[in-house]
Amino acid sequence: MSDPFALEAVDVALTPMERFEEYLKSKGKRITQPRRILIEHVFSHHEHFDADGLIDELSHQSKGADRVSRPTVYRTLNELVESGLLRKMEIGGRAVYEHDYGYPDHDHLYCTKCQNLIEFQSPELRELRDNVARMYQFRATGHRFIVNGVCEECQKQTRRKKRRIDLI
Amino acid sequence: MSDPFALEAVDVALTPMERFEEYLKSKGKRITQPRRILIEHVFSHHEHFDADGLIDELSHQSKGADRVSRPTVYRTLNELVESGLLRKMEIGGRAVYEHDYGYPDHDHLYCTKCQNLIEFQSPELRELRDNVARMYQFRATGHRFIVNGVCEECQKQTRRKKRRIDLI
DNA sequence: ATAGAAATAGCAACTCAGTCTCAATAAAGC
DNA sequence: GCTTTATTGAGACTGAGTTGCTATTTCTAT
Repeated sequence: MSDPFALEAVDVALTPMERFEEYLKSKGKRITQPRRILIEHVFSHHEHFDADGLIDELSHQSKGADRVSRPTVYRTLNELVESGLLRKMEIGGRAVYEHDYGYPDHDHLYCTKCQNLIEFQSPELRELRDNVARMYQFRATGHRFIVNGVCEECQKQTRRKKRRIDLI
Repeated sequence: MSDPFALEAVDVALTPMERFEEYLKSKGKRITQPRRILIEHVFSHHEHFDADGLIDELSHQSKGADRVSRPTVYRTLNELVESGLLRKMEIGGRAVYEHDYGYPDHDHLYCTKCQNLIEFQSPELRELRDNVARMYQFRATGHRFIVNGVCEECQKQTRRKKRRIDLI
């Protein structure tokens, strides 16, 4: 394992597909081909993603049996969020999704240069949140904590550029 | 003072209008009537607000000399954010603004029932943020922390409703 | 297996926040 | 005051996301 900070997956009894089927049944919804395709696709990678990427891969490029239309991509994403399989967050006015099911709670560092999201865990944050909530008699159900800044990689690049300029 | 948690304003040398004029001059921009109207309006209240409200008050309702068009509202809001007078945040896919100049750093509790934003200050949060950033060699420039949940008021209402139902 | 009821997919049209173009207007400097 | 140049406002446009509608698919009960 190369990344010492990488988050460990949480053990879960059911596969995402199975969990989704359970959710659908509980809501009287149907296990359809497009829903299957989408969830399969989404849980085959582990990166953050947005609706646009899915639409491109599943709606524009794809032709034939594994095609999913734009509205269905959006509709299914909402269902996946509702079922607790995905987590949705807004960054710069656009929705970004990540796996929630089988993945531990975490927050993000957002690099404004390369747009990358770095995950981190902080039990103290949760504690702090609950303390503040208690103080205000607020019943906290969740939170969104995003630290903006510049990641290590991008800092290096900026410094290199600066040095180059200095030489002129 | 009725609210024991209300945030104190920070003393500042210049009025928002003066600070904005300084910013405009530094950018070779002009101090125009619409910009004056907008900033005057924005800093006469202290609540959180969105572009839509301003457009309604300054563009739709208002007729005559104190009218500001939709594009100008958006353009000026961006300038006010850039100049550090306003702070912008995204909640539920829409932009919400609040005073930044002359106002202390703080974060928010967001009531998903009544949509109200409750402000709070937490020096520890800032510390925690900087610690995490250091751990990842990340140069933090800011953050957004929003705790979702239900505020005290809305909890009372829910309980009341429940009790009423119990009686049937 | 199969028919029938009900949910769903896909299409196209729509909404909504925000942006852009461009001609007309208003600041700023002289 | 006059000229230069930024800015305004009107309306068209964009892009993300949603909706109405009909044809299709899934499910359920035979």
